[in-house]
Amino acid sequence: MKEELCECTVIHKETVEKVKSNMLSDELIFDVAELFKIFGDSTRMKILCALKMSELCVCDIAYITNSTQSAISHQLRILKQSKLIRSRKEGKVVYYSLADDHVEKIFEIGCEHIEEI
Amino acid sequence: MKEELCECTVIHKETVEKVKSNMLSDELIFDVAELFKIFGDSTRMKILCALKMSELCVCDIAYITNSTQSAISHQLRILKQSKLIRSRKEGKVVYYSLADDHVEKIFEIGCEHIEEI
DNA sequence: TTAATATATGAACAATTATTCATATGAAGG
DNA sequence: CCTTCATATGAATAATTGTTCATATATTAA
Repeated sequence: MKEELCECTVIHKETVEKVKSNMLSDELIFDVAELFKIFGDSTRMKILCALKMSELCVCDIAYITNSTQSAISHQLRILKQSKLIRSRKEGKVVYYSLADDHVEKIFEIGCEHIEEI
Repeated sequence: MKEELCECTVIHKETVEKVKSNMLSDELIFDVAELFKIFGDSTRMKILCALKMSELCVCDIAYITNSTQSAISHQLRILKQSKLIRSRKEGKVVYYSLADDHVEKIFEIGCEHIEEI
């Protein structure tokens, strides 16, 4: 990220070296941050909240979330690319649903945290 | 969010009304999205990852995360405002640590999800 | 084939945000 | 008091991103 380090003295050498050597890889941290980024948008959270209850088509989701078909379609694409939802086509209609229980779990742990504050 | 609704026919009236009436409040969804937004940045995730192991001062964190003092200081402020970390001052040095177990839990569930994909 | 409907998508725009740079604050020691 | 060091912060910049608008694709029905 930076080639030049902070000019501060590293104050706690032992602790710092121990922590540094036990840090998760940049790749993993990046991927996890990207995952949470997906959850970090109200529109997408509304979509997930709705899909938690039922499989729904694009048009249903747009209505439920008070959003436009286009905006929802864009967000559904992002959610699908992130493998948080999956889709099923039936004629003209595309039905979306949550990809797995993990998604629900992350959603709920977020709610819990907010409610406990 | 929008005053004008999607022009699509709502295809599944019953399901849609049921889901709509059981949606979490916009406020809660907004707050949860804001929470995940905080986790949705690599620098902040690195900070949390480091603090998960030990209480650390700004300078330590900057070194561990290969970032600058200023960048870290800005991000620490955001994390603190979100009540994900807390601080303790000792002379010139400010020590930061995770605010509670929930933070750790959210962090870990994110990692689990990534590792399982 | 043509019209209608559900969904997808590209480009443009506006808004948000992370980092950098310069500088301010605040505490400790001389 | 003055200097040094750790941290904080304001402004500017660059990059990312969500929505909108217009339009394309694809499927069904007439």
